[in-house]
Order: sequence, then structure tokens, then C-alpha cells
Amino acid sequence: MAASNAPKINAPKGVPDYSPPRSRDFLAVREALSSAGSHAGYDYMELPVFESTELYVRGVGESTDVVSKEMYTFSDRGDRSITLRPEGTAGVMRAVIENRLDKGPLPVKLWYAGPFFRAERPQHGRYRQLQQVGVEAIGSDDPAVDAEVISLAYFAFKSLGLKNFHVDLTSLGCNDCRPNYRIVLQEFLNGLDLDEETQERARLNPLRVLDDKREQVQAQLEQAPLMMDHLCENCSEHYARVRTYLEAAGVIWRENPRMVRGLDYYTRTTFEFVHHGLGAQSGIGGGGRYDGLMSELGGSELSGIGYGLGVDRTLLACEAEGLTPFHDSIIDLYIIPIGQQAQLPAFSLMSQLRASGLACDMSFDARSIKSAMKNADRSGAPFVALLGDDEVAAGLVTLKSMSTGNQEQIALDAESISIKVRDRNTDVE
RNA sequence: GUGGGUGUAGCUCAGCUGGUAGAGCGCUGCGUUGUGGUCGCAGAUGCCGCGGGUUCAAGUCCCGUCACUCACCCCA
Repeated sequence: MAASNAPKINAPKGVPDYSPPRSRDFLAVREALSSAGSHAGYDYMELPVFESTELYVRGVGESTDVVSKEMYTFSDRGDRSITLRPEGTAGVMRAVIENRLDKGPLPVKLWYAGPFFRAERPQHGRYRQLQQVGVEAIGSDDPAVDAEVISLAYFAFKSLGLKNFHVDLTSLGCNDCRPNYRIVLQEFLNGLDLDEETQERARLNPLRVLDDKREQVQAQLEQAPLMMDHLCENCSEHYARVRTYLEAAGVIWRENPRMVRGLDYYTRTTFEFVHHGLGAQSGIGGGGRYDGLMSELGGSELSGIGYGLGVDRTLLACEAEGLTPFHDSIIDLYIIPIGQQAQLPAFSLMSQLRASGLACDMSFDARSIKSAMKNADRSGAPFVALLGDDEVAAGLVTLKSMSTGNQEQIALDAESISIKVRDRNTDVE
């Protein structure tokens, strides 16, 4: 395996490749997460991966870290400022407004999936291109919708077999009660001994100081006022009903009044799914209500709630719990031609079988039967079809079960092979 | 952006106080003249991340650099 002397090109910093066989697990995880929404009346939304920079500045908030220092922003040929999407909700809102979905039946329930981009320093579970699956339910204040969204994510994770995670839940209040609380909190924070950077954060987004992981900071926050205790009556009532519905759905959550989300648009119900086996980047999904976002972006005065689930991190979580691999073989039948005469009939058989919907592969390069069998074994195919000159002459194939080792000769006919192979439980004799 | 760690075969790694490279797994082939998984045998593959310095001699020491990685920040 002599390497050429041409210089190698590496992937840009912080972008993951998923190569086989792990790529199969990635696919399985993404499928499990997306089916949550698609099986619950959420319709698919296909969205661009880049948008006007303005969308995120206005929608997500200029003071957020995501917008202020983590966006991939560039000018296109027409000198427009374009940004690779760092999150999904703002883009969905833009599309809903642009496609007038907000004028149709409510709530609008959508799901989406794909890559997102943040120019952060990479580490375990934190990538510059990350894959996310999300849902958004727009145009309803019903606390049952909050509970629906949370339980969709909850049971999607459960469906993968995940156990070592929990749901943090809180309410961030609304435009009526949060401003007051914010002032109370800022007054409290001003009295603390904080470094300059943290003081700045206290000024811009005081809620986020509550989430500081450093001990010298946390120690000072024990007596900090909490949003929970300052919710207005509407928010308090709403939050109580969300919890009642969650209980009805069988979701187990943990109240975390200090939980904070990094995006400015969140109001009222917010939640985060935290896995315990991932190290520092432990959030595998999160979301919440965003009651002012739509109008902020020039649309109707509609409230909404949604989540984003991290496919990359969920895969890591599954691996941490020893749940992978999820996949079976990607093929049902492996065909081995023996000798020159059999090459063409084998290829022809494979083409017919594929056309009939059977997943199959064959041995190429006229390998020895021994090495072809080895490859067949590694492919994981439950059956192997051996096609030698004798068989071709007699119009037969030898069909072998790889699990039992038994084999029999059957007619060299796509239909009968297909029937035999599709029922993986039948053995050959 | 700030700190720590690591860079030796495809992968995981060993190489002590400096003397021009090793293991396991994997891979290829053979043991079967038409048959895999087990077992046995044989074999291939390394600019020891890159550049410079010290030295008779550097994978091993020093400096720089790049990459990866973990953590802070932030978040999926």
C-alpha cells in the first residue's frame, strides 16, 4: 500500500466523518430521532443551510455567544451577508412566514433535520458541523403542546435504549414577568465578587451567570433569586399545567430553576436533555417556547415551541451506554461467481434481484472462492449464492445459509431466489 | 478566545537512563482440487507529525511549528 507523494488533504478543523460501520449507527440514530416527529403529525420541512445573517442577528439575538462569535459568516457574490445556519428555529420561522403557513390551520407542526455550523473550539461531542433533528409547533399556547414536544424527544431517546440521561425543566417567564426578575437578579449579581468577563455577562444576559460551572462563582449564587419565584400568574399556571401533562405522558423530569439556554428567544417552558456519560458536552437535546420570535421576524403574533436534538451527541451517548451497533447487514444476499463462465450470469442475476428490491452484492475481481466467501462472511449477508459453471449449465444456483452452513441447489431464477432469501427464517436443506 | 495532554504500522499501543523500530488486532496468501466463521503457517505496510538544534550517534534530549485531544467559555 505505497502512498503517493501528493500531499494529503485533511478535513477542516472540527468536522466529523462517519465511516462504515459507524455510519450505519449514525443513520439509525438519526432515523430514530426523526421518526418521533414524523409519527406525531409533524410534517417535513426542507430548509436551506444558509440564510441572511440578519435572520440570526434579529432572531437569535446579538448578545448571544452563538451570534456574536460562533457564526460562519461571509459575503456572497452580490455582497450580501450570508451565514451558515447555527441553529434551526429561526430558519423555520422565516420559512413559515415566507410560505404563509402561519395563515393556514394551527398549530403548524413541522420537523427538520440536517447540518448546523458553529465556529467553536472543537472537543468531545462538540463539532463545527453538527447534525440536528428538530420539531417546531407554531401557533398554540396549550401547555399540552409543550408536554407533547418534550415527550416526543423523551421517548425518542428511550426508543434507542438510552437510560443514563435526565430532563431538566424550568420556566423562563414571559415579557411581563421576566424584565422585573432580571432587575432583581442584576441587583443581586452586582453585589458579588465576579471577574470582569462575568460582570459583563451579568449586564448583557444575567440569567446565564446562574449556569456558571466554576465553584467560586456557584458558591456565591446559593442565595440568588430564581425566575421560578418571580413568575407571573399566567406563567405559573401554564408551567403547572405543563407538568401535569408531562406526568400524564409518563415523562420523568427534574426541575432545574438554574437552567439557562443560550438563545435569547426562549420564554416560559424550557428544557434540556442531559446525558451522564459524555463528559463536558452533555446536552443531547434541548428546546423551549419562543413566544415573541415570530413577530420579531415580521410574522404573525404566534407563539411556538420546539426542540433540537443532537444526532452526533446522541450517537456518542448510545456508544457510551454500549447500545451500538444498531444495524443488521446492509445486504440480504451475496453472490459468488466461480470461474469465467459464471461472471456474466452472476452479474445479470444480481441486477434482476436488485430490481426486485433485494439488497445484494457480489464478489468482484474473480477472487478465489475462499476469499470471496470470506468477504461474504464479513458482509454479514445471511445468504450466499454460489454460481459455477456446473450450475449455469444446469440452470441452478447453490444457495447457502451463512448461519447454519446448510446449502441446496435451487433454480437459477430471480423470483425463486428472492422468495427464499426474503424469508430469513427459512433455512435451506 | 484561554489552559492542559498527546503525536511510533490500517487500529490500539510498547519502546527504560540516546546506539538507525516492535506487539496485539486487522489485512493478504497458504493449509482444500468449488465454500466463510475456529486453528496453524507465511507475508506486506512505518520520511517514529513537520522544521531546526545538541551529539560520533536522536523515536528517545532541547526549541519551534502543525495536527489531534480534553477542559474552560458556550452549546446539540
